[in-house]
Amino acid sequence: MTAYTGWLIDIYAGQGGVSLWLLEDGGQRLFLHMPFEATFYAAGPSSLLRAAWKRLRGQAVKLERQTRRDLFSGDRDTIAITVQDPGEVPHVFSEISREFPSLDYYDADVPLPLRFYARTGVGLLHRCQVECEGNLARDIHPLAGEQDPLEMNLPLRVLELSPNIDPALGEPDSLKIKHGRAEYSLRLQPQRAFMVSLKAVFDTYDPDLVLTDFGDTWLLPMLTFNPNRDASREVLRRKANSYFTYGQVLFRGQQVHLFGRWHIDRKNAVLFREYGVDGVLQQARTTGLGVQEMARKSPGAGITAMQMRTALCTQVLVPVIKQQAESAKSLKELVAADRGGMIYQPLVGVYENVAQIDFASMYPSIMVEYNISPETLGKPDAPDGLVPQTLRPLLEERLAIKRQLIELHPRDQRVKALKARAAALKWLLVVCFGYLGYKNARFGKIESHEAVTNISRELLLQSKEIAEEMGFTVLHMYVDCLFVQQSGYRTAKDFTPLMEAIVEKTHVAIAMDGVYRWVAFAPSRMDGRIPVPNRYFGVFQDGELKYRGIELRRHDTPLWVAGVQLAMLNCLGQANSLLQVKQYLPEAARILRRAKADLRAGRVSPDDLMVRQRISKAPQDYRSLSPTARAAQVLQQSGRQVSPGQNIRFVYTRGRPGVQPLELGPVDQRHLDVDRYTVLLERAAESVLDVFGASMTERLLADYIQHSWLPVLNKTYEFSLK
DNA sequence: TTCAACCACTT
DNA sequence: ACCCTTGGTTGAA
Repeated sequence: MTAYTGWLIDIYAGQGGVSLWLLEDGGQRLFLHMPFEATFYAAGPSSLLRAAWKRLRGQAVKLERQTRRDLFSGDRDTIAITVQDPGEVPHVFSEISREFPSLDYYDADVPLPLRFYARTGVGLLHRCQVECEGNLARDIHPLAGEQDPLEMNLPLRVLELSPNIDPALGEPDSLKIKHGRAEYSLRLQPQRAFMVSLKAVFDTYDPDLVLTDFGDTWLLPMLTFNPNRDASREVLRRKANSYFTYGQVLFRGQQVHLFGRWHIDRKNAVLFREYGVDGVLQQARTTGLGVQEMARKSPGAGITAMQMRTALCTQVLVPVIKQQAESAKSLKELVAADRGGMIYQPLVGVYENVAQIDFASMYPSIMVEYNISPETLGKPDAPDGLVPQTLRPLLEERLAIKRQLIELHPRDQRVKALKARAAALKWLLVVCFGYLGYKNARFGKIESHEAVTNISRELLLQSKEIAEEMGFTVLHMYVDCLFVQQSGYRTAKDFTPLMEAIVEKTHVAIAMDGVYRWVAFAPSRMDGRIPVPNRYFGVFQDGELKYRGIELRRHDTPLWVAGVQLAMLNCLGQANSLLQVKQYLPEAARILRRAKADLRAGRVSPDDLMVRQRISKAPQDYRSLSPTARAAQVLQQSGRQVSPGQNIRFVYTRGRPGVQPLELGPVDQRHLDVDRYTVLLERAAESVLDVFGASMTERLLADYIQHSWLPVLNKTYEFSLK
């Protein structure tokens, strides 16, 4: 018997058990096998259960009567169906559920790594010790307390592969390869030579992580060799699909998963830009889902996995489908209950020395602090519910990372990874709240969702009262933050007593986002007097800009428009006070004017004018043809596959059809719809400038007009000054 | 010119 | 496999 320590990097079903890959501390990549059974449950009327039992008897399963706990309905009599080969669970389950559809099934679709964790205490990306005989793992257990749980410094061998151009836009002719310090290109032609060379890279470098651009959709499907580390396996392919999440349709290209090593396609990974490899690894470990799964799934899937794991570890059954329906409510009750977060109407205008105070992870903190969980509703003395149990360690880990970040020097090498990991955890926290109210969540109930928003509004109102008692003016509140001001208060320190008072009252952690030198709450474009709660921008004392809701934040704004808007903001951001802003307004106007001249003179690259928008349906299903829908139709007519959820990239052109998809070749400068882009730019400029026109005092306005810069402004802006 | 339907995005 | 709303565009009256 030999004992090894290391990181568990892969688990999947193998013959009569599981296959494990251990990144062993001596540097070996150990391939181990371990016997491992999987159990799922069926419950329902005893006559049906007896029939199911009869049907299953004689198959290669173990059957047992067991009483087990359902989160909502309590103890249930079940048949426990145990399968020797965990890979067989889906088959056995689909067969029996087809024959007995009215039974309730539990634990049947729990991902294998979660079962493994519940049984052994060892999860993916955990440190562990394995006792082996040859490649047979006899025992595995976690290595706790041996090292800081915050550390996630796996000594991974990473192989990066990316084509020289986007395969959707043209035919790549070379592949850029990076591993360790080596960096070079391989020509794709002749194909045979290319495959031989690439295979040699896999063989000699033996990567743990293959990080690609377009690997799912382009590179891996065309390989003529097996890129797996477990050579007995074929790669796992998943078809492309469109799915609905975040209130929108998303498109995910086909996927290629590997065995024994990971493949992540940066271009086919959810939120990858947000937190990178470090974030994906963090989420994979925190949720217990595999790295390759987590990289391609939304945080919602991660939250589901975490809740499943909590359930498994606390002997609660995991229902296969959601069984909770939203209880019937009168319209009046519904209106009262489901009001979402607190939204306050700020006064349109610009303000100085304003502090923005945020509740840290407000909704999750409320869930934990007030024990909000679908099964604890209306039970004030209930023990910790499933959702708070799931969330508490998540909150704590994020807090620990945050604390470590504060201690580190900003240029410390570890900072980047820690920030990415904190961001990755934040996404899980955010989504967990949404999941409480999600109609298909296994452990959700809309009423618990509403309880959270009710409490959040209450907390904000309490904070407002406290602030006002202390002499502050509350300018704005939005879901989990408030903007406060008091004359003579201008440093973060000045607001400390207020923050302490709020924490004492609410028991929810808050953080100072910063004190603005000045901040502007922008008006609605439809009606200049009406504010939009989440349209604001300003500059903090340290010179950093913050902006929300304006064109810059939208991903369908052309780069050029966003760039000019940012330049204007940067310009205004140099002002230390509102009075100074007025000195910078002429320069901002000049930036706008120059940009428009650049456009007319053809000095703006069509690439920077590209609009990228997601379509939510197939091109032919549109009743009203938006520019994006038109571009999608053009693409489809040229024979390209266009699916709902896919991003469409195009530029506005003159005449019909008014758009040109990027995929259809380079854009002729002369065809660009200059007027349309001018309007887009003017609107973005207005977003930034209007608020100053609307809110400056009469005296300041008169002052502006006296200065001769006004004529350089465009018509729209002159108009808005009036 | 007005208005309703439609559509994508944000937090 | 996440809740909802708002701003902007289109196209018909």
